[in-house]
Amino acid sequence: MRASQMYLYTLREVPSEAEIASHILLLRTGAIRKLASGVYGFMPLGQRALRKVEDIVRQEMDAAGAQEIHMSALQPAELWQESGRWAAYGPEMWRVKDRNGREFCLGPTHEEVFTDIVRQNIDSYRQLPVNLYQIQTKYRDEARPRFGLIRSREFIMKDNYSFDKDEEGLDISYKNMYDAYSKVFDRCGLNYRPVEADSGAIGGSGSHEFCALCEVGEEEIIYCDECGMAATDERAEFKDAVMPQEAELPLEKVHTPGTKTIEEVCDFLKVPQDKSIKALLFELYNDELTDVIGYVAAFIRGDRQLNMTKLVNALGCHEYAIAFANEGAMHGVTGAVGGFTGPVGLHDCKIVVDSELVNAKNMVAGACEEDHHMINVNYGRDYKGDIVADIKLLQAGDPCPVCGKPVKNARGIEVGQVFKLHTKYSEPMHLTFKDENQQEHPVVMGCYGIGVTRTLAAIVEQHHDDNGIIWPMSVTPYHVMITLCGIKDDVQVAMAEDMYKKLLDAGVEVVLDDRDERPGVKFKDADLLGFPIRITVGKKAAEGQVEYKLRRGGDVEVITPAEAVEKAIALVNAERRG
RNA sequence: CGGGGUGUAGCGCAGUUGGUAGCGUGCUUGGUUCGGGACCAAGAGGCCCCGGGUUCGAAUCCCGGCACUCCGACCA
Repeated sequence: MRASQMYLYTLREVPSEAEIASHILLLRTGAIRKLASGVYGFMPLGQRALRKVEDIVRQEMDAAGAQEIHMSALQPAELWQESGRWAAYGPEMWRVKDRNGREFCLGPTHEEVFTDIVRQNIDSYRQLPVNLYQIQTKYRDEARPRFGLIRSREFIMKDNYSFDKDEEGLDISYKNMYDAYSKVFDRCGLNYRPVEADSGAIGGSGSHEFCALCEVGEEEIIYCDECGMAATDERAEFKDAVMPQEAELPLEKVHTPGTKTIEEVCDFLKVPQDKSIKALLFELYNDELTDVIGYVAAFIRGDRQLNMTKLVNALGCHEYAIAFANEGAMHGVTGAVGGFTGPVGLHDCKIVVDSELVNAKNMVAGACEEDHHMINVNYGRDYKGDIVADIKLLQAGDPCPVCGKPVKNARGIEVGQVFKLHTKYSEPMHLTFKDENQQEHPVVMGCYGIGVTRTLAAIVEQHHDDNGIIWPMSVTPYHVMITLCGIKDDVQVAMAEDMYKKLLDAGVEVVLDDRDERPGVKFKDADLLGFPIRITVGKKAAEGQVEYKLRRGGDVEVITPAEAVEKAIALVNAERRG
């Protein structure tokens, strides 16, 4: 491609809307353009890079035995009503009506559609397993789109669904996809980590997220260098510490004026925060989210943080159905007092106690009375929980739940997730098969997603410097940039054109910068665009030489055009061989 | 959904006490340049987000929308 002919518009200045590197650079290189908040179009360079990521995904899915199909983004409401998610999905689902008033959604995901398609053909165990995938546009009306392609409202996702006759089959399919995902992200040049993830109400060890490690990531990861444990902060288990077994002292109410926070109470009473109990108050809503149907008080040790996901799982409620409480309203029903709520004396609400507190002796807790706390509070004797569960967040420095060594934390961008669905969709949607004995069983499903557009952003996020993008060879829009400095110098032109032709003939993707621009402009753009190989035709041309340089760094080599062509072809072919 | 911020030329921004708009960059033309975003000169380019109101007069003040954005909540 000749740069003079390209639909290529780079920006000198940083668009004010962009904050992070991938967003800034994708906009500045002209790879993407914004249409609306969280809605982007792909320009030629962006489209080419996107295609490369898709092709890697496609190759690895095919190699893993999945078959590609393509389903509509537009989905009838009936399917979602059947699975029960039409109501449950919430405001993130983009709902539309046709001219006759029939309801549809723009699919945020495709479990229902795939389940429906497969049930039309699958009757027998002989037809299983099946694994189907698509690379397709998804729609989620995010509350807050941000970071360009990382959290957008329209995005491209590879999603696939496995269908097996039993749990053993699912385990095999799951492992197969897990391995395929590792290959995909390896080939994309990402520094990533598979981590255990929350699998919500379905439970079990049924989900992993693939996180591209980087500071701007929205995912918090907890990991252990010692034993290899890695999980999202939502998922990470907390192995309760052994508490000192002291004798239970008599319960006592003390005056603690104006001490609303844990810090204030503990300072006032001169006790460490790990000897205090923190209360968190919530309202529970009905399915329509219109009315408060009850209250929840969650208690954790004063120095811990609540893990909302664990609390929701312990309660078995929908995440939308719980919210921080209006303390005034709650006080009338339960006796809770903001800043002074404790488990003793609380009534008419569900009490969830963190498992760690069961063996914690002589704790400080609110007295459910303004300006008062209780001391020497003990579980069993003074209060009990309706639910006792691990509801706290594992944080950096806490002991690893597997080996006990202090864990570390990191941030990442979730680029993929693998998930065991079991029979969550096959049962309500009647996707069944008959076994050898004519017995009917629900199909056992798994679902697997890769955020393709998000992966592209994550690659840029990990591969750039102050001057621009540094594309990995596997996904770069073009392999080589030939910078022709003097477009009116016959020697330079002939040399550049000859290399351009030879590289094209060898199947190398190359841009010849033949624009009528000063060399400085071309150098800046070459760095910004970030193709891996740079060949500069300039002042050394008279001596029959060009400059050969890799965008990622290293020395400039002054060599003949033939050598430069040879080196470029070798490097590109090395990448193609893997 | 709560709390901030911003909407002025393609992009980045200024615009004072209210008097019908400017800078940088990019674009066009001519000239001089030509290895890290050149210089000089001449141009083109505006529903000052939208709708009301106050005023002789509104980019500017007031009210109401909308959009974008940041922090948080939320995120199969």
